[in-house]
Amino acid sequence: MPQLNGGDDLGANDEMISFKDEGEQEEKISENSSAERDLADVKSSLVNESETNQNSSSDSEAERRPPPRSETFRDKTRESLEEAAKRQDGGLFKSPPYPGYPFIMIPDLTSPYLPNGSLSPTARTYLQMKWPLLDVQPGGLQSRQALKDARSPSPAHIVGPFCWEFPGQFHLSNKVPVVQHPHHVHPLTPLITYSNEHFTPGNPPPHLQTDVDPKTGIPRPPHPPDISPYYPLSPGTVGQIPHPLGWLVPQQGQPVYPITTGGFRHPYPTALTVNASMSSLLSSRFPPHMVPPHHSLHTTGIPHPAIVTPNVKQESSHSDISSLNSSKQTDAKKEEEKKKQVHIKKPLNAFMLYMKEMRAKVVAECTLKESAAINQILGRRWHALSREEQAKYYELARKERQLHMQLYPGWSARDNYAANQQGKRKKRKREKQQAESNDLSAPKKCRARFGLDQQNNWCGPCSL
DNA sequence: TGGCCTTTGAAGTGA
DNA sequence: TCACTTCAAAGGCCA
Repeated sequence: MPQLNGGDDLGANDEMISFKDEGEQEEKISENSSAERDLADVKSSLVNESETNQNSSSDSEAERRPPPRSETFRDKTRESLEEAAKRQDGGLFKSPPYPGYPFIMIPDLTSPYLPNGSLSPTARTYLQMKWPLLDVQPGGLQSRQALKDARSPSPAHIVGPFCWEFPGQFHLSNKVPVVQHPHHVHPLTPLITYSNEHFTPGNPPPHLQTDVDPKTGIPRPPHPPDISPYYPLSPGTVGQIPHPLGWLVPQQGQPVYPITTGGFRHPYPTALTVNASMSSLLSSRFPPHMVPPHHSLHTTGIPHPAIVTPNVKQESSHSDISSLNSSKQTDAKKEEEKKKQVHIKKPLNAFMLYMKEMRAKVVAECTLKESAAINQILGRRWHALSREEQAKYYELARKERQLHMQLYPGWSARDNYAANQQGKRKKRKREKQQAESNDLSAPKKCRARFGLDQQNNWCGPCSL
């Protein structure tokens, strides 16, 4: 876990990985930029690599763990280079090449706006570094620069590692404007912006109220009426990659995630005024599962994305009408239905936040959509991140947990355990894994127990 | 249509 | 305290 100034608890320290020095990364760049493999090869390589990693799990694990800093970087670099050359991926992943990421800038973003509504220079710098497609220029999003940026490839030094895994599928030039499904918006994005600690209440700057169609260049209404206000991101926001820092730039993010005026009575920042309502929310110390279904809408009119009310379950409420007339309806059933109707999700951890932010890039770079493959890539990229980069996400995750705790004081992760039928699924999966592990481990057991000399004592599976 | 896959991390559970 | 399990997101795939 990264230790930030102040020694804040962000997570397990031993979870931080050792990061390669930049010399190695540059080596990898030149090495990988010339590599050309098609998607099928890469997919198979992912599998092979995973197998390789399993075989050398101890090595990779040791590599992940931060070694004593006393170890000379040169030695480690040489070793890492040799190892990378051996590995199938050839060190395809590297940390995003913005070395020395100014994590120290993050606290500045807690108040990223100047009195005139524009971003502070520091926040602007940070946001541009992190989100080159996000127009954080003083002119606002309505400037055409945003479109220009969205249409042109993002600078490699800003965007980070391209998809070296899929160089043949690299279409970043016109695919960076990834259509991010509305639910890519972080569930806690509006949730977190409820905090007055981060933002001053008030409406967003007027220049942020409109969006421009990237194809036509015609300004669009903030939100199409057919888009559910539940996820205030319009599909038309092509090129606007949502990111977990959305809560840091709520006002700026509004044109990025257009909000229907019909759907929301107040824009996000005004939700900060919610402290009154939120205080009642908190003071009531409601058990999360006791929240009535419509309470997924915040009192500001903003639906709370952390509270999931599946349509199916909403439909079940219609059946409640008839069921209410039924004498069979018991209080226990009502409680049970309420629990089903409201599902407060877990706050995202650092890696999940990272995935949310980077997924669109990987999808754009690799033209891959399979999440399993994408997640493998993201997992490796995550390990390639520097401490500072990871620390940023650990800090975000920590803030999310804090806010989640504030919003749902009585909530526990246990509430979601087997809240749906996934419990059965997991159970089946676990049983399957156990069965597999038994098959694999049995030979080891017999071999360890009896040795090679006494194979006649081995059990059946071990003898195979 | 629901479960699986795949990743990491936080948190819960049981011994 | 430790090992293990579950669940967060995501979307294609498959039975």
